[in-house]
Amino acid sequence: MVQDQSSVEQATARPRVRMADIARELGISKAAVSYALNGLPGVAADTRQRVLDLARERGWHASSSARALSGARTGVVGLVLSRPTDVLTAETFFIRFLAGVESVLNRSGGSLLLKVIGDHPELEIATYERWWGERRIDGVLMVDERYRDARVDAVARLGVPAVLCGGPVKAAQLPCLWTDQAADAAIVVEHLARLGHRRVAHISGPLEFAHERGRRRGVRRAARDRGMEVTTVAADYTGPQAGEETARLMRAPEPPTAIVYGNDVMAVSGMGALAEAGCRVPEDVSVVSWDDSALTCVTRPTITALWRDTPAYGATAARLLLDLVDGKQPGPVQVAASALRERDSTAAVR
Amino acid sequence: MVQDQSSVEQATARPRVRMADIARELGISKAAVSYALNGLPGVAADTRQRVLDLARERGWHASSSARALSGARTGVVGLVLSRPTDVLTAETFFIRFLAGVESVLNRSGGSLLLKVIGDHPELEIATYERWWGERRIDGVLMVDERYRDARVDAVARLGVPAVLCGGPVKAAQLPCLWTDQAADAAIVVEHLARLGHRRVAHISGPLEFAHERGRRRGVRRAARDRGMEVTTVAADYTGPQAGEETARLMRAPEPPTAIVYGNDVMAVSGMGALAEAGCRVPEDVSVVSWDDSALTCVTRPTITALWRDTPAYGATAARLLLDLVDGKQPGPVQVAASALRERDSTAAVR
DNA sequence: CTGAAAGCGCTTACAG
DNA sequence: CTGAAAGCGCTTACAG
Repeated sequence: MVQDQSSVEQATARPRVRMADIARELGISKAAVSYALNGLPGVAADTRQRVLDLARERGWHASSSARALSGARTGVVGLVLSRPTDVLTAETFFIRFLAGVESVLNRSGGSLLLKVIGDHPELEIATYERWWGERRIDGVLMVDERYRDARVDAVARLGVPAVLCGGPVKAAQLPCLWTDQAADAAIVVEHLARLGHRRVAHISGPLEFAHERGRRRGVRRAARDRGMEVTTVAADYTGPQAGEETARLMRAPEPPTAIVYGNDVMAVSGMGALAEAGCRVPEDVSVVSWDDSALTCVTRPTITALWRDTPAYGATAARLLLDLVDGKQPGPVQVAASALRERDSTAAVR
Repeated sequence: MVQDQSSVEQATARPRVRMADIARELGISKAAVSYALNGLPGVAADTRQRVLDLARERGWHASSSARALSGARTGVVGLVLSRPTDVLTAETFFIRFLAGVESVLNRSGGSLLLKVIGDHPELEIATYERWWGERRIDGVLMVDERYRDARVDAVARLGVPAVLCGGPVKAAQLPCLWTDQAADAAIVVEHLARLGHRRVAHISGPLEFAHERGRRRGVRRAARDRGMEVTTVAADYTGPQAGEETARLMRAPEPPTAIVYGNDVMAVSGMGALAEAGCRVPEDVSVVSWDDSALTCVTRPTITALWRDTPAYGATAARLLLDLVDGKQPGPVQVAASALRERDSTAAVR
């Protein structure tokens, strides 16, 4: 009985069709078939068409390994995410970034090789080494730039094409996508300054990330320039820590009248902590999230947030990498400016 | 100057080491090297050790394409996500599922080939066909089982090893992971019944998904069994729709005293809509989320939610697929029961 | 236990 | 424009 079912299944699985089969059936050489299928010169137009038609009819697909073995591209781009699962979950950044990367790869017929490792950045370099050593990929996309990021030297040493989502890194001509964190910080701080806030706090993400350092520096400078007091603390992107830090801030003798959170989950959690501390948002404290997402529109009050086109960011990164793999030398690209979405969580100080 | 930098980089990129190099250097045959490196019998223990040592020293990596071309596994598992980006963003399910899949693949040395396509399920089958046709993958993991899912026949026709996260599907011996949605529904409804609720509503996800149908059926039956009134509506997993449906429900002559939401983002959004409608949670309306996540602990009130071990779910799926690829015939696996995390959003009806 | 050899399915100079 | 042939880097029977 079980046998019956399985034989039905196997009967329908067609045998693999190779270029040689098509060549034989058409009475031409394998080379001609290869040229025709790859759109190269070297075949008569009508021959090419007959090849294409038959290949389609037979359901031919190029063997990716045979192709790669003869020196062609693999058409695969590698991406390693090395953050704890709870942070990956909290950060909607990644899935939006992924969607952008994929939109470009889908158009070019490429695919993404993904590895999610825990909080082990050192395994990231090992993964690049293996993937590149096994020639599984054409290049890698690197996210989450770290302070003194070891990956910069590693990809140069390995010779694997790479794009850094971050930077620019001096003394390394690594194609990169950099965001002007100081400008973003100024947008946020200016918004609060206009509302009359003089004491603000910034609960950032971990300072091991280069962009968090840049943001903290930017917030401090922008606040100082406007004569505001600023407190900065770092949290781990998750709700619980953000809640604790918020409670601690509000216990100070002179608590802030506005708090900027490094991402959306921390902002939501912070609002919860504020409610528990008896502070109303925005009447007593204004709240800003450095990340905009589905979340920031869904809470009450809705949350003022810094919006970036993250899918476009991912798409640009993928495009840079494909160019690099194609032998072009893409320079650093500056990411489009962010925009503040003003919602109900920020108001004039009383 | 630019040349200087690039020559430095290129000088450090080592040439590729092949098995033949190792064989030559050690004065043995390529076959012996292959046996040694693959842990097969056919080489003396000391020869094997010398091969392993030299391979490590030289930084040898097997060419994945050469290996695959000679008939071996690719070590790659395929996964296609075909949902709109805003839904992927809203659903933390995917990233937790991914983390579980990866934990197994990392242990087996495998990798994940990922494709994120928009809301185009038909492209999913085309992707399987191409991946399998190109022999890029050993098999696929299928999520988001649909009503009369076309993929079930497609993978059988293609002959690609596949595991369905859903099912079981009668008349197809497809390895699957199935969840007892009726049991989960009973847990949720029983909790509300105990609190004295007699009129409940269920805002589910889209009914094209088999699990959403199962949940709706389960909720209806469990409610009827307990003599409760139940209203069910379907939304699209995103915040805005959930908010609208919530508002509509509360405008009814006899509004529900408890609402069950299909995921966490809808639950949060629903709470916002309830607040705007002047309903207090949990005093006037209790709220339950069918998904537990970082979000449900971070709102005020925190949200009672159905917890499942999603990473374990992903891990089991990956393990089933690896077994299938290995020639075993894994049967259907029933997923461990869910657990209700009781928080502040549910209370006794007044 | 070891070696010589064929084969996987492509690509790509090289002759014609 | 076309064909015969070598090569990519492995695996795996098959002799010894």
